[in-house]
Amino acid sequence: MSLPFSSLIPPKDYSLARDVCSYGYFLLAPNRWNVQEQSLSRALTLDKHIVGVVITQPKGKGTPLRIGTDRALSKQHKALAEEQIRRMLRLDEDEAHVRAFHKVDPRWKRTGRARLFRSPTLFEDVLKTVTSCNVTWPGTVQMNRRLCEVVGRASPSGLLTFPTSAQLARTRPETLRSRCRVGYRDLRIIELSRMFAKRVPEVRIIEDPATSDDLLHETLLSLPGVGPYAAANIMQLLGRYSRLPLDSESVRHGRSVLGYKGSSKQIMRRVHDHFAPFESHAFRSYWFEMWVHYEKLQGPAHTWERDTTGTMFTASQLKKLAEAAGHKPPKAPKRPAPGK
DNA sequence: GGTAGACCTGGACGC
DNA sequence: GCGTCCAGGTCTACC
Repeated sequence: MSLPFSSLIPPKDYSLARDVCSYGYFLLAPNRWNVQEQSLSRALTLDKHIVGVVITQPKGKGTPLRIGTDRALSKQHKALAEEQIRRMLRLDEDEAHVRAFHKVDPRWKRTGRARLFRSPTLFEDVLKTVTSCNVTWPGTVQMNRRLCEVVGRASPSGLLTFPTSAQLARTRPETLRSRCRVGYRDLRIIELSRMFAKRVPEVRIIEDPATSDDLLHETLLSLPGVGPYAAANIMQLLGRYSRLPLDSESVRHGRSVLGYKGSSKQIMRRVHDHFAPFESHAFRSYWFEMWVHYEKLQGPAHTWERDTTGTMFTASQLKKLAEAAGHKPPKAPKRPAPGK
């Protein structure tokens, strides 16, 4: 693709490969991580225009990001695209935030892990979270791929967008169920999409950075298809890291890596208590501990192909790999380092 | 407040 | 290749 391009200056410690391949959503359509080129591509919706983008960091960590596009953009559309890219890559999470996290949990200081990949819009993050509930990871991969193929739009070079709230709000439940294979989530997805398309008061509360964590959590729980796990996960996607989205993976991690014994409920409680001392940084400590474990089993995340390694995270696969590896994560400090 | 059962899809496994 | 079992979080009804 011959593309117009522009540059984006990231924070000095920013590494595209490390910071994109830091959370499972980089493996979900329409995102595509190109392992050979170490680039991220997808299409973005800018008002009613669609543009394909390819993001690279040719000179490595801390150097400018190169943003290639498959069509020329007006100044206004360029600003919209940049806003979405900044959100997706968490470029606004500056070095001071990163230092604060590393002070509380120094295990991640050497590698610089701190930023977690997310979507260009909150709506896409919410939908991706809902499509990850009550389904195994390959099911989530499939649902997102089909949502993009069936309801999303293509850019001039054929890259796909994630459907907008307005597009999904007017999609028939039968289409979502039979062609996108979302199952019983069909009506919940449409209702959520209508709420975002209309920007109902709940959505405005969720988007407001001034909303307290407690009100945010309560409001998220009122959304269709959003329970305790999804609410906590959407909170971390909004940069609120105090709550843990505890799920079956947390139990597996508690059992196989932290060595906890007992019922699922007891293990979830112990995992919660284990990370509670990290307070407003709890999720990142929890997540990177799990992510490092996955990388020990599957290799560095920046080498994962969406259609091969990226679909292998099933319970039985992880169990087999873990049994073969017998891995333990770096030891967590019992209490956060002082000076938070 | 706690719990049981339904909701769907697709992977795993046995035959 | 087919049938069956199971994993997965939310929601509702019920106690």
